[in-house]
Parts: sequence; C-alpha cells; structure tokens
Amino acid sequence: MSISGAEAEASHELLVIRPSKWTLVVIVQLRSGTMRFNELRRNMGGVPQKSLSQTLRELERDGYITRTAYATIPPRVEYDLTELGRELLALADDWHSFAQRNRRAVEQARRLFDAVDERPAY
Amino acid sequence: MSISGAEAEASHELLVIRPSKWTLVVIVQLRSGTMRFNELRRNMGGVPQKSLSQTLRELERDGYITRTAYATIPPRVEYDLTELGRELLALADDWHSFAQRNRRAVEQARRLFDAVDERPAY
DNA sequence: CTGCATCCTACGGGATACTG
DNA sequence: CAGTATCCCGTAGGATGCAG
Repeated sequence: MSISGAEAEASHELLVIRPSKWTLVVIVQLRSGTMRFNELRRNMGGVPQKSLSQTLRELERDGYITRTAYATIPPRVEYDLTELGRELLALADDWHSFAQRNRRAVEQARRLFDAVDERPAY
Repeated sequence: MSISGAEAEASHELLVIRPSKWTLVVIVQLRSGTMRFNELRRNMGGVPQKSLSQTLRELERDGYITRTAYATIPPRVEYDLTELGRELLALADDWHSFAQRNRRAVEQARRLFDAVDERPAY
C-alpha cells in the first residue's frame, strides 16, 4: 500500500489524521463507556465548553460517537463510542504507546539539536 | 494501558499526535529512501518553501529524519528517515489505512448528519 | 539549489456571558 | 445540565522577495 499520489489525495487522506486539540482526548475518555457532558468536561481538565461542544459535534457528525439526549429536567445527554469510534480509539492507543516509548528519545534528540548553536550554512 | 490521567499529561502525550500539516506527508515521501529538498517539494505539490523548511527542521530536531548537507556548488541536501522515523511511518500507514477503509462511512455519516435540518434543542 | 526574512490572513481555541 | 453567542488573541501557514 502506497500513500504517495496526487498531493490533493494525500492531503485529503491526511486530514483525517490531524484531529483538533481535544478530539482524541474525548475518544480515550469514552473508553470505559457512556459519559455525560459535564462528566467529560470534568475529566478533561480545563477544556472550554465551546471546544468540547464543537469536538463532540464533529465526532458525532463523522460517526465516531453517538449522542443521546433525554428530555428531562434538568436535561441529560449521553455520549458513547460507535464501532468506528472504537477503531479510532485503537489508533489513539497506538499513538500514545508510541509516544510513551519514544518520549525520552525525542527529548534527548531535541536537547542535542538545540545544543548545537554552531549550525552553519543552513 | 490507560491514557486517562492528569489532563496536563494527557495533553502532553497527545501533542505528539498532532503533527503539523506537512509532517506526515514528508514522512511518507521518504519511505522509498533519500530525497533532496526540491525533490520533496515537487512530489508534495503546492507546499511553500517555508512550510517545508520548518517541517524538515522539526523532524530533524525530534530525531525522525537525518539531514546531510554537501558543501558543493550548487548546494545539495539529502533527507532520510531514521529508525524512529520509520516507526512513525508505520503509524502513518496505520492511519492512512484506517482513513481509506472508513472514508465512505464517514462521508455517509456526514451527509446523514447534515441532512437533519431539524435538530432541536442542542 | 537550499534555504531565511517578512508580511499577511485565516482559523483554532480560550474566556466570558447568556439561554432553554 | 447542556449547551449557544461573542469577543479576543496567538499561531499556523501561504505568498513574496532576498541570500549564500
């Protein structure tokens, strides 16, 4: 399988792998099951309501999560991963695993790179 | 393995999975081996020089690619994947594969979602 | 050929206030 | 409780011109 092709296609495909700041955080939060809006909000630290709403909306739109609203007072909305969402979760885990394994190496590489103040003729 | 934890930690980890617009495009371009600057540029479509430079610099800094400059006239610079870069390439392939498999499904989900103009009480 | 410097615009995303 | 509306700002990133 080769990715290289028309740049438009490449860009298009790669768009899928440039999630917004909070998308994958939501995905991993829903790992253990159903969650409500403010429940997510609390568990995700300082995420603004606007960002969370937008993220949830887009995830629902793309079919990664479901949204179930109950017409009670007070209102109550539950979010869940779909099958597709669980696949995305698997990918997120892969990335996280990768990041965990190589965090030190990358930090070290950065320090080395930054230490070379004599970087001539770029 | 659980991702959930302090939000700061989660954010930090997830930073690694929010590459810039061109990072993964470069990575997949280097799949087949060494490439020069303008060679990359041509194969990547309309990428501005600035963006490509920045991307290459950061990838080098983090240890994903190597940069070899030859002091010839005209100058010549070659880029290559490191071992770490190849691991990143593997992840990129996973994402691409995922995107390929589910492109239709996501498009369909979007159409369905957008078709519901009666979405009350969000 | 391989970059850097500059300018400019669009957009993500945070803070705050308000609503059903 | 679960959002929307508005404002504001930093930064990504595109276009252009210049340099070694």
